[in-house]
Amino acid sequence: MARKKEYIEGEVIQKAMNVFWRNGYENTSMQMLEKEMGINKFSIYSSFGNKHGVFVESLKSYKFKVNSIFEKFKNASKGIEDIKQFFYDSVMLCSQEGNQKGCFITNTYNEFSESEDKIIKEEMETFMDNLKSLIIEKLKKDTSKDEDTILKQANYLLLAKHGLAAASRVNSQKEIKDYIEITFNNL
Amino acid sequence: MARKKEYIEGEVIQKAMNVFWRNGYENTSMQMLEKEMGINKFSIYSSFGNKHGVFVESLKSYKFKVNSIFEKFKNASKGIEDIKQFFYDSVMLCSQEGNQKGCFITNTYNEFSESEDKIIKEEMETFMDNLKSLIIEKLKKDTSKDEDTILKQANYLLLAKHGLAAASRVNSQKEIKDYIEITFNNL
DNA sequence: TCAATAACTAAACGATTGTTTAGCTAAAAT
DNA sequence: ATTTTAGCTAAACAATCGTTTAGTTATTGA
Repeated sequence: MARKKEYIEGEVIQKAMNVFWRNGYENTSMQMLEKEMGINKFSIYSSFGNKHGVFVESLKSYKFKVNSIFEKFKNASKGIEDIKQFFYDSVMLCSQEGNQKGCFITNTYNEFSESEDKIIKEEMETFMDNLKSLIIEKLKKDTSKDEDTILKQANYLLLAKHGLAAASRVNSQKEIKDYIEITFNNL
Repeated sequence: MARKKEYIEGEVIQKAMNVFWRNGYENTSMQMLEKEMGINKFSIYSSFGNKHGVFVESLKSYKFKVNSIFEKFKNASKGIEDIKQFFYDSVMLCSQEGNQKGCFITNTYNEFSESEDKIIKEEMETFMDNLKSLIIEKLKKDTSKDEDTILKQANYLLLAKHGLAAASRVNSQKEIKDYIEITFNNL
C-alpha cells in the first residue's frame, strides 16, 4: 500500500448523482463532474472507470436514496391507500428545496428510451417490473376486483406514476396534488 | 438573382424535425442534420442561421403537423368526450409506424425545463396555455360543475396529457389505452 | 531511512461539437 | 456572350467532448 485516497467514493458519487439528476447523462460533462465531485479526472477514472461507470454508480446511489420509501410501501397493508401514499412520498422526495429535477430514474428511463445501452436499460426494466409487481400486489388487497381490472388499473397507475415524475419537473405542488387526488378517484 | 436553391426549405425542415423529435436538441448534431436533411452545412446555415434556428423552425413545422388535431378539438362540442378524443388523436399521431418518439413538444418541454432559452420557453408556454384554455372551455360545457372543480380537473387533465406524452415513448398501445380510459372514468 | 507504490496535478490526446470561409458552379440579367 | 451573384462543395476553424498519460507528491512496509 501507498498513499491514501483523499475522498470517499460514496460521497463523491452522491455529488455526481445530483449533477446527472439535474442535467441527464449527455448534458453532463466530465468538466462538470470534476467540479461538482471535487476531485479531478484522474481520480474519477481510477475510481469508476469512465463516465458511464460514474452514471451507473449514481443510479445505484439514487436507488439507495429511494429505498426507504420503497420499503415503507412494501410493508404497508392498506391496499390502494398505500399506493397513493407512495405517490406522495415519491414526489415529496424529489421536490425538496424546490428542486424541479423530477425523478432521476424516470428521467433516465426517458433519456435512454431510444438508446441501445443494455446495462442502463436492464437497470430500468427491473426497477419498473418491481414497481408493477408491488402495485399489483397492493391492488389485490381488494378481493372484489377481477384479474383483468387489476391489470388495467396497474397499467393506469404505472403510467400515471411515470407521467407524474416527468411532469413534476415543470408543475407546481398544487397541480401535483390535484393530479394525485383525482388519479385515485378513478379507481 | 442568380443560381436557384436545390432544396425546398419546408421539406428539409420536416426531415430535421424528425431527427430532433427522435433525439432531442442536444443529442442531435449538425452532422446528423446534414445527413438527414440531405443538404450540407453551408446551406443549413444560410437558410436557418444556426442549429437553434433549425430547431425553432422544426418546432413550427411540428405545430403545423398537429394543427389539424387542434382544430378538430377546438370545433368539437361534446365537452369531456372531445377532450378524450383529443387524447386519442394525439397519441395516434405520435405513435404511427411504431414510433415511440413521444410528443415532440412535450419532449422539448422536458429537455428545456432546466434551460434558460427564452425563445423555446415562450414557445412552450404559449402552447401549454392554449391547451389549458381549450380544456377549460370544454369542461365548462358541463354547467353543473363549479369553477373550482373545473380548474382542478383542468390541472389534472393537463398533467395527464403531459404524462401520457412522456410515457408513450416507452409504453405499449394497450397500456396507453388502459390509461386514457381510466383517466376519464370519474370526470 | 529509503525504496516501492498508490494518488495526486496538469497537460495533452484524438474525436467531435457548432460554425465559418475560400473557391467553384450554375443560373439570371445586361 | 459575359458579367454578376447566389448556391454549392469541402476544408478549416476554435472549442469542447471523453479519455489517457507523464511527472510529482505522499504514505506505507521493510
